Amino acid sequence: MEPENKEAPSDFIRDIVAGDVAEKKYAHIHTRFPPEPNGYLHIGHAKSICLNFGIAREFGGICNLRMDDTNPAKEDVEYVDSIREDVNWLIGGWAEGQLGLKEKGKTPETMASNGSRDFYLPAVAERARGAALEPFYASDYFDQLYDYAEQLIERGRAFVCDLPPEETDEYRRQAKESPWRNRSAEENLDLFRRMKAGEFPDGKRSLRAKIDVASPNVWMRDPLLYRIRHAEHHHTGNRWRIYPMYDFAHCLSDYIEGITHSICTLEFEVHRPLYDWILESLSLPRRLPRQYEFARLSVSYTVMSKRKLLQLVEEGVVAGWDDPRMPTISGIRRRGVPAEALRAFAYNIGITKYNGLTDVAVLEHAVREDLNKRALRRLAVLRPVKVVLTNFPAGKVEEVEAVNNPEEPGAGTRKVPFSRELFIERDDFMEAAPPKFFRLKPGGDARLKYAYIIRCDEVIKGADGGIVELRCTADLDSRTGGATANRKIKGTIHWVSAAHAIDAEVRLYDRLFTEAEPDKDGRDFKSVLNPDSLQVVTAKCEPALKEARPELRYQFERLGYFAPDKDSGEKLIFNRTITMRDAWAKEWQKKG
RNA sequence: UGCCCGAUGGUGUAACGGUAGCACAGCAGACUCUGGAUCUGUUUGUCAUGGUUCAAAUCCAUGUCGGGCAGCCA
Repeated sequence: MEPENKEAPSDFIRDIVAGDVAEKKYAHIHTRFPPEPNGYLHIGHAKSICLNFGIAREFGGICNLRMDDTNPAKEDVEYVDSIREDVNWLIGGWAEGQLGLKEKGKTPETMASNGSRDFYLPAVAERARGAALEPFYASDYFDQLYDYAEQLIERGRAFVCDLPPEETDEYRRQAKESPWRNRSAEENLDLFRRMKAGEFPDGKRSLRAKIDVASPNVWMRDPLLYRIRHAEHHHTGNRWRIYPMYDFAHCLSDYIEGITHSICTLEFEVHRPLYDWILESLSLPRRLPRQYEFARLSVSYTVMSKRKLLQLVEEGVVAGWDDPRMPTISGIRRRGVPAEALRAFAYNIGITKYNGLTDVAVLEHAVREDLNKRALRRLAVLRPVKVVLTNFPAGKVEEVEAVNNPEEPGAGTRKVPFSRELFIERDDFMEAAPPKFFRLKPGGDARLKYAYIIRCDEVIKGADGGIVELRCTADLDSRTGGATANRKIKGTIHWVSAAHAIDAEVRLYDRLFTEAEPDKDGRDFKSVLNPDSLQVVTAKCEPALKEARPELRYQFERLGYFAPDKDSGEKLIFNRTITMRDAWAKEWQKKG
């Protein structure tokens, strides 16, 4: 049932790739995933990762991981590291073989292709033994990009512009040519070299493509190719005073790496003519990459922009980028969602050019479907109320047999201690119960999972009117396998032996926002934060949970799916990944 | 405002000129020692108006609505 075992997904981009394969247009299919290391990856990136690595996987190709790091002001190695970790996790056991990396420190080779000088940096095809590998970096191509820029100048396709930023904008808006547009190639070259040498301050000059200032597509109105930035770069240090713009760097980075299909999101659609123009203006000797665009992901009840996520982190609304409520890959992972489930989700939503809003229920379904199959069942009580079985001998301990996973008999069984004093869930008892309440109520029966049918005889209350304990009698013949075990009892509830229970901190997460579209119509997304997105309780757990392992997933029966938190140690900590579907809660809600 | 892109049930998608299908959500039922899972059934849809065609969700035109771009960000 792994999504990767279902028939390969189909969408308009895969159709294009399949067509190119049929025409034998390329020797190999080569995609890339090119995040800018200026923040943590989120579920939208997961969609892109699954698309790009999925295509590589389905067509026998490679997908390069590339840092699109051409803006020194915003980027940091912290983000580089997190991106590597998140990508490795998401493709782990699925598309590791497609991950394109390069030898550490390696930059493009100058070589001859079809008789012309060429720059090329191939991906390491197989995991080179012992060789240290790293992702690709656009900043590793700064020398080559600079070379290309000079070529453009020599061809009369680029010029150094002295207009300050505001005037550049104004000229472009008015479709006016820059007064510096017709400098000679010699002068442009001289000025560009001096820009590189650091002779001018930030913003003093820029390198611009000479295309068409009257173009209806503003990106063709002599766009900037290089800007001056006296700034330290996380990867190239202080080597550069000029940095290429996205449009110049991206298409050429794709070319240098031999990318065949450069897949990005819809907002770059209007950049495509520029992408092609730059590549076609350089008489490059190898086949050119092509850009294709798809709709970015939006999910209900969350926000996706890096700016907003950064704000949540910086203002302490959440505990960090990997807070389990965050839509970041690291947050989703910490929450306990398996990579397979996230991939299944990405598969389910499809790839189109329509900007829709995906219901978070689709994600939740993918998570439940996965966890239902893998999670080990355990008994835990989140909000305990004490039950005393008046006809069960004090001091007597029985062991009942509990199945670890009804979906997978091979997971076996375990023993759970049972005794006179138990904890049950507060929600599983009601004094004034409505007709369809199938759990414990005064004078009513309920089955204790794996153990006895009990009847509630008496409710003991404290001075404040709160319930202190429930005094019940057990049908001593009704234990699983016993004489009256098959009595029809509508409600089965979970429990923990009070004397044997171990405590665990359990973090109950809910959606971060109360509105499906937190930032709808320019609304301040922080005004619709869900105040109850995190509740922490101390749960009473069956002893087997003492050995909970971080890589395993657990179902606390009838409550939901839980995963040990990374901070869990001597003190047990669980994150609730997701609740069970709850038909009763829905019924109850309808009544108001 | 200009340019670009899009529009199929509540939501996300498929149908590539020939029976509008799938998933999620919803509803109803069966089963159940998890009100879970599983199983069965089921409500709801081609933005509008013209045109081409034997035949249009699909092609064309116009309109409407929605999204994107107009950073020396990516």
